[in-house]
Amino acid sequence: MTKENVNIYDIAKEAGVSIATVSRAMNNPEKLRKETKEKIEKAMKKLSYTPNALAQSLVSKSTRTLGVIIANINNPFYGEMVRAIEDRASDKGYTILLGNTDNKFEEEEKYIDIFLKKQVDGIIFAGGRRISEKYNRHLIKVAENIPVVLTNHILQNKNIYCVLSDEAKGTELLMNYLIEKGHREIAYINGYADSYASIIKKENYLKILSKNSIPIVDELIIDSPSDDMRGGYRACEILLERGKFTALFAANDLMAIGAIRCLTARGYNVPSDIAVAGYDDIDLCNYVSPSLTSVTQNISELGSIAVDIMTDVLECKEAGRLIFIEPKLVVRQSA
Amino acid sequence: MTKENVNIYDIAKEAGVSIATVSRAMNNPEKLRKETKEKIEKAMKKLSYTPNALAQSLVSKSTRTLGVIIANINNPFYGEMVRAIEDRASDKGYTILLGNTDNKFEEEEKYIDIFLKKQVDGIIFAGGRRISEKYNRHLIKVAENIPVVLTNHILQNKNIYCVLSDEAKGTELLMNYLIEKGHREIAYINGYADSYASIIKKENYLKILSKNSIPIVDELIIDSPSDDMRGGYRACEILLERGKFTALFAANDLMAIGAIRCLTARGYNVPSDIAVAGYDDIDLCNYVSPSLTSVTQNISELGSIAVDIMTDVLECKEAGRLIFIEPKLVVRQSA
DNA sequence: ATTTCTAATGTAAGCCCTTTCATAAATAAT
DNA sequence: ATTATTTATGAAAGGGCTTACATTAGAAAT
Repeated sequence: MTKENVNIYDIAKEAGVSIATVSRAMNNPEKLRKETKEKIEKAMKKLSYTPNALAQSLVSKSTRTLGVIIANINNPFYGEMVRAIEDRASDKGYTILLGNTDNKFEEEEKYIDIFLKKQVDGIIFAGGRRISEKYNRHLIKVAENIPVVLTNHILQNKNIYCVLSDEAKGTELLMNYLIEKGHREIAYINGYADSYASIIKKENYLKILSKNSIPIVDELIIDSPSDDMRGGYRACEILLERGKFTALFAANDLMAIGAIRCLTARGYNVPSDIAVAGYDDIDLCNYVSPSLTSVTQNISELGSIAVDIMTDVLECKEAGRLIFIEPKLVVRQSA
Repeated sequence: MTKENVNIYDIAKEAGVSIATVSRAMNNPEKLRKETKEKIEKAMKKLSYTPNALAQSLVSKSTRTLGVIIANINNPFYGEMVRAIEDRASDKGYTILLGNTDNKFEEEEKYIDIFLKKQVDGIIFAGGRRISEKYNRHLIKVAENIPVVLTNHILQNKNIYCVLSDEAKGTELLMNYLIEKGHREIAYINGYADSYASIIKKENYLKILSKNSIPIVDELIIDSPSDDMRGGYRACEILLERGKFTALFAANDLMAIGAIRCLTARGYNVPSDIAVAGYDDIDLCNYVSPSLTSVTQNISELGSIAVDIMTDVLECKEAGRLIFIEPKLVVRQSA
């Protein structure tokens, strides 16, 4: 753009060697005589040479770039996840290409095409996805070309690998805790009804109630209009109109925080009037007031493992196709 | 990796034309006869061809990729910023390569090298930076090669463009508001002491106090150990030990939220005992309790404008070198 | 039908590297 | 010193694309 770029020929000329030798100086320095290597290094420094990764990748067939597709980076859950992914990837010499989809089909499709064009080595789909043929087709399409890693989602297929927290167990942990605390009217705010995470949680919410012979009250179960604070706030409003409850379980922390806000705005005390618990254990749980009881997904671990799997696959090492992470209950003030 | 890639030669063969014609079908379709175009499109579909962006970029000298360097994506301020950047970039056909530096010099250097190698078309340094020769050298180095856009930071130099909120004015707005409300003992939690944003804010905090003939109490001014909630919490603890105050101004929302948490934990009521205000107006301000009075930076606007400037420069259009955004006071419950 | 001009297509060079294979230089062995 | 062996370097092809220039086909003009 601004400066005419110096390339490998310029270095070769300056150092008085062939371009092959310059290339070796970068990739197999041990194959060169010390003095030639030094000549080349001096030339590189003098002309401030930066190798062109496009050309390198074109021949090496590897870009050391990973695509990351998420719903929305501006959501603490995904923020933590992407941060973890980026950190680990960077440690291993990979760079991250980012795409926000807002869970929109067309956006996802667009990013997949772009990433494939740009020859990423693999794509990580980070965070809950819809369960549908349509969405799965995306994953399978990508997996025909490059490895795919999913976090918080299951799809068994060639070239697709999954890491996820055991949400059935996590839900069980949390529900048992609430019930032990004496709650029998436990409302539930569900996330997107067709996401894997939501389905599992709802299933286990119902299961634990039954196990404890607690009647299931349909009015206390609601699908949130959106899986964020706003959605949680609104869902809670509706629940309050519908019936009475002493505890509230939201499928993610953001919705739980929204619900708390709704409750305090209406004069309820959390937890003495109504206990509230979330899920995911995002950082924010520690900083809202009251601090939020939640179940940890170990978001960072999930992210790092996703990268580890990806790089293992890329380096043709063994990699688990389906890895579960143990969830843990984190009791704070809200419940 | 998994599938042997089909290239432009395969398409040319399948369609019975030359590769130049295939290339034209993608880039200048209007130059082809309708039927040839159709033949080629059919071939592309049949073989499910994806052009190789590496090769394209190698010749076109443009990757349609922007590097974004930030401190930490897992921080709502940067999260919102990056989201805005990504959105606008995506609308304009650019993809984002992401790098978290945690404000570390070496990390920043590393990402700059990687981005330059990968031939990004430009780099956006999003969010406050340290003011120092050392850090500025980074920016200038990059700007020698490709355009640089800074948000919330000023550096006048060739090929460097800045967008920022007028923080002097924002601080004035806020301080005047607090003083009007009758506060005369206003504590101040500063961010990183050597960042542009911090310097301006502190300067204006002092200025407004003087203007209103309010004595400056050194004990009520503190540099936060870190510019997040934890830092704000800790800074507030120290302030409470040091002296009395009826209002607290933190240089960013996260620190303000940490401070509120510290105050409520110690039994103070916010705002009746101590009023608290932050800066930046991140989404979260609406969802903490009490909701946080702040000054909006219009983070999203900042991000979009950063991209607009970048693309204008890349397309050789006129672009402002220094753009200020008007801040606005957003009064909520905390002050 | 022949020539002229335009539009469509092809040929080949070039973008910047890596890597195989061949060659030259240095070292070891005789 | 001479040959065999190892090591360091160079020449050239190839990776997948774009584009300037050359060529051919088709339309318009005579």
